[in-house]
Amino acid sequence: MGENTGIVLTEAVYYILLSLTKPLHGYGIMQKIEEMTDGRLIVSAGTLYGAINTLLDRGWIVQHATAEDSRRKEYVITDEGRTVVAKELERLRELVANGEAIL
Amino acid sequence: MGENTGIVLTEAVYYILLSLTKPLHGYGIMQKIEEMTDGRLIVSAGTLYGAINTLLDRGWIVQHATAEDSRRKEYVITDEGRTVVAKELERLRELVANGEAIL
DNA sequence: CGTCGTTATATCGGCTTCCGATACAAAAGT
DNA sequence: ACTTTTGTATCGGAAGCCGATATAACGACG
Repeated sequence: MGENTGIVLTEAVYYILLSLTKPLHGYGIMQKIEEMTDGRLIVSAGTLYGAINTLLDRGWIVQHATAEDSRRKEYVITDEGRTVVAKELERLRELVANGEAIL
Repeated sequence: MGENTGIVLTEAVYYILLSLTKPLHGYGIMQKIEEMTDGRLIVSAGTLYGAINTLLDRGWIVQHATAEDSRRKEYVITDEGRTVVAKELERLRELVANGEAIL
């Protein structure tokens, strides 16, 4: 009977998905996250490339047609990915609301 | 140079700490969390008792002087625990703000 | 032209955490 | 008497994070 319906995103995955509303390559994602969080979160390479693979497997991001530039591989979020982030945002709002109600 | 200063709480730990602003025993924590989240989060026994032990080790909760009632063991949050939850709430607010800015 | 820092992707191993399953047992309800 | 609820606890598998490590192309500077 353990329901626990929704998916819970980790901080890294959440920010990676947010970064990919515009096409971006791996290294660019790292920089964007650092910028978005004013340097508070620096996603390590191990986390990033591992997460990219699982996100591709789940269809939450896809490889973006890169300008045959070689080295860089660009990715973008999918519609499914957008739905997942939106739901995660809802969950986060609930966490904040519950925290504010008590503290 | 990977800083990543702050502590990140898992959903389970966050809610356990919120539950313990008033003394409560393990089973009561499970029920309170279920109630707080309208049944969306049901913390399993494995998660709960594992988390209680690590929280005790870290000094974020302490065992509360139970009325020698036997079976039940009550716990409460410590000042350190309160500080941790407060910081987590800040982090969650940042996640929400960043999500809202993009979606 | 050589060297150094940055950009860039990728894998591995260790650690922590979550959670379902399982076990045990007292209390309460029917 | 029996069943459900209350209550605590452990185990093992799976997932995720991250530091370390490896590899290599690119640009800048002397």
